[in-house]
Amino acid sequence: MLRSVQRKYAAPLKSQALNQKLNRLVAAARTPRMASTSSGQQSRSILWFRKGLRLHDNPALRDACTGSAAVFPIFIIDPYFLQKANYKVGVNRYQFLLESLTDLNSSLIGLGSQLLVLRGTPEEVLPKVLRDWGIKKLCYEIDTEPYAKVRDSRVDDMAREAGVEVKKHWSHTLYDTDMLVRENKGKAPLTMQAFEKLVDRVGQPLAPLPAPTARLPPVDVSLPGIKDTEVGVPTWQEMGYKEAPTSIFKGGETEALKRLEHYMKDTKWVASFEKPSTDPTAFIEPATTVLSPYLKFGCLSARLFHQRLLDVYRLHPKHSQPPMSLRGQLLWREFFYTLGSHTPNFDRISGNPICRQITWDSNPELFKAWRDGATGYPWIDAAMTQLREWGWMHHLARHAVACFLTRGDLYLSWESGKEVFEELLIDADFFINSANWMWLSASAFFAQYFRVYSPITFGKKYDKDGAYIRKFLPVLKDMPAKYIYEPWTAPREVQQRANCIIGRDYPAPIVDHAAASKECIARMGAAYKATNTGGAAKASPAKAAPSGDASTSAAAEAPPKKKATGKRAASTDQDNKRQKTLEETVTRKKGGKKEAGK
DNA sequence: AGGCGGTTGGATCG
DNA sequence: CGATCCAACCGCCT
Repeated sequence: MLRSVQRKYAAPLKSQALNQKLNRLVAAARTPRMASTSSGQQSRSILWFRKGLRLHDNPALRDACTGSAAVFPIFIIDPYFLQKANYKVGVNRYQFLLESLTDLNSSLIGLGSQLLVLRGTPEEVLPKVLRDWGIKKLCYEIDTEPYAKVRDSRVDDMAREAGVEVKKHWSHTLYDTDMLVRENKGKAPLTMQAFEKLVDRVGQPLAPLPAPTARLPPVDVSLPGIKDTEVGVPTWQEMGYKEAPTSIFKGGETEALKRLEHYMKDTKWVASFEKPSTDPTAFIEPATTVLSPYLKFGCLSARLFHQRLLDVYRLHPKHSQPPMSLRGQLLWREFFYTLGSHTPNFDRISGNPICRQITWDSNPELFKAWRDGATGYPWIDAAMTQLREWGWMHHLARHAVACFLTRGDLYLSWESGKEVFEELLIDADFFINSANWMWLSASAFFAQYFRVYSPITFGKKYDKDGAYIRKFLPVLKDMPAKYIYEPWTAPREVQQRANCIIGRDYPAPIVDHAAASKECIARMGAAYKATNTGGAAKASPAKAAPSGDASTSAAAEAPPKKKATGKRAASTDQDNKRQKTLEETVTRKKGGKKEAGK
C-alpha cells in the first residue's frame, strides 16, 4: 500500500499538452455562434432543467440564451419519480429537490428570468409548450440513466417532428462518458486502476463555465400556462408526502457553493484527505464534505469541484492521490457513471453482466429489522436511523450496514438494500448506489468476501463511548459505554438503571454475528465456486460442495433464478418501543472535521 | 502460470 | 501502532 502510494505521488497529473488540445477542441465545438443573429430576435428557446440545477457551469443555459429573444427555463415534475412501486423517492430527497428548485428560481429571478415548474410527464408537457410558446430550440443537459435515455429519445423525436432544434450538453460528469468508452476501444473499464489510466490518457476535464452575470432573455409571461399560480415550486405536502422532511441538509446551488468553499478553505485538510481514514461516527460535523447530494442533483458542478481541488493541490504538491483523495472520489463517481451507463441492468442481479449471480436468501422479518434499524446491533441501527432521519450517512457506515445485510450476516439480496438506500438517501444516485451495493455484497469489483465488518467492533474503533449511538438511538443514551455496542451483555440491573431493557425497550440481536458471519463466508465461498457473473458462462460449475466442515447445509448454490429460503440463526422477538426523536435539540460535544490520518 | 494489488476487516501479538 | 495470521477472492499484468 505504502509503496503504491509513493509510486502514485511520483506520477502527478500528466499530459498537459494533450489536455489543453482536447480542451480547446471541445470548447471550440460548443462555443455558441453568437454572431449569427439571423434566426435571432424572434427565436424562443426552452432550457429544460432535470439534474444540473445550477447556473454555474451550465452549457445548456448558455446555449439557450444564445441568439434567443426569450428563454423559458422549465422543470417538469415527473410523476415517474413519485410512483411508489417504481422508483421511490423519500420525503427528504424530494424536499432537497424542491429546495434546489426554489434556490434556482431565486437566482433566475435575480437575472430577470424565472423558473417555470410544470406538471405532468415530459412526453405530454413538452410537445404542448413547444407548440404553445413557439419554441425553436430545446436545450438540456445529457443524462445517461436508463430512464432518462428512453425519456429523452422520445422527447427528441417529438421535438424533431415539431421542427424544434434539440441541443444536448455534457455537464453532469467530468467527461463525456461515451467519449471515455470510445477512447477505451469501446469497452468501459472494470477496475478503478484501468479507469484512472484512461482518464490520465484523455487529459483534464473541461474548465467549468462561469455563471452568467448579465440579465437573461426574459420569460414571456403573456403566453398560455405561465401564470404564477401554475408554475410555482410546490411544497412536499402538495407532492403528497404525509411525513415532514427531517434532513439537516438543505438543497440548492447557493448552499452547494457555500459548502464547497467552506471545505476548500482548509487546504491542508483537502490535500491530506484520504477517504478510508475518515470517521463514520462523526456527526457534529461529518468527516467528509457531504457534497454528494449537491453533485447528484447538479447543484454543484463536478468540474468546478475538480478544478477547485486542482487549485488546492497546486499549493500542496504532496497531496493525497486517487483513489483515496478527494479528487479520487470524483473519479469513483465518474468510473461508476461510465461503467454503469454502458452496462445493461446495472441496478439488478438478473441480466447484469458484471454482477455475480448469487442466490441470496429471502427473509422478510430479517429484512424489515435491518431496514427499520431494529437488528439489535446499536451501531447498525444507529446508522440506519441516521439514514432515515438525515438522508445521509458516512460512506463507511453504508459499508457496515450493507455488509451486514448481505454477505456479512443476513445473506439477503443487495437489490432490496439498494432500494432502501434509493428511497432514503438524499444523494441516492442510480449508478453509484448500484455499484456500491455490488461492491459491498462482493457481487462485483470486490472479491475478498472473508473481510467482514463487525457490527460491534467497527464503530467502536472510532467512537469508544458510543456518542453516535446515543445521538441516533436515544433509548440507549444512558447505557454505560462498556455495553453500548453490545447492550444484551449488560447485566439486568445495568439495563434497569439505563432504563433500557433488552427485548423490551431495544431489540435483542437478530443474529449471532460470530456464527452468522462464519456461515456467510462459507456460503460465499460456495457461491463463488458455483456461480459466475451474469455475462459469459465461465467453465464448468466445478464442485459446489463446501470445502471444510458442514458449517451450512445450504452451502451449495443453486443455479441462478432459483430461490433458496434458508433462514438464519434464531431470530429473537423484536418489540422495539424506542421512540424516534426526529427533532434533536442542539447537538453537543465532540466532532469537528477530523484530519485524515495516514 | 504465477505474482501482485486491491480506497476502507478483525483478532492477536509484540 | 505495526506486523501477522485468518483463509484465500478476483482481475490484471508479465
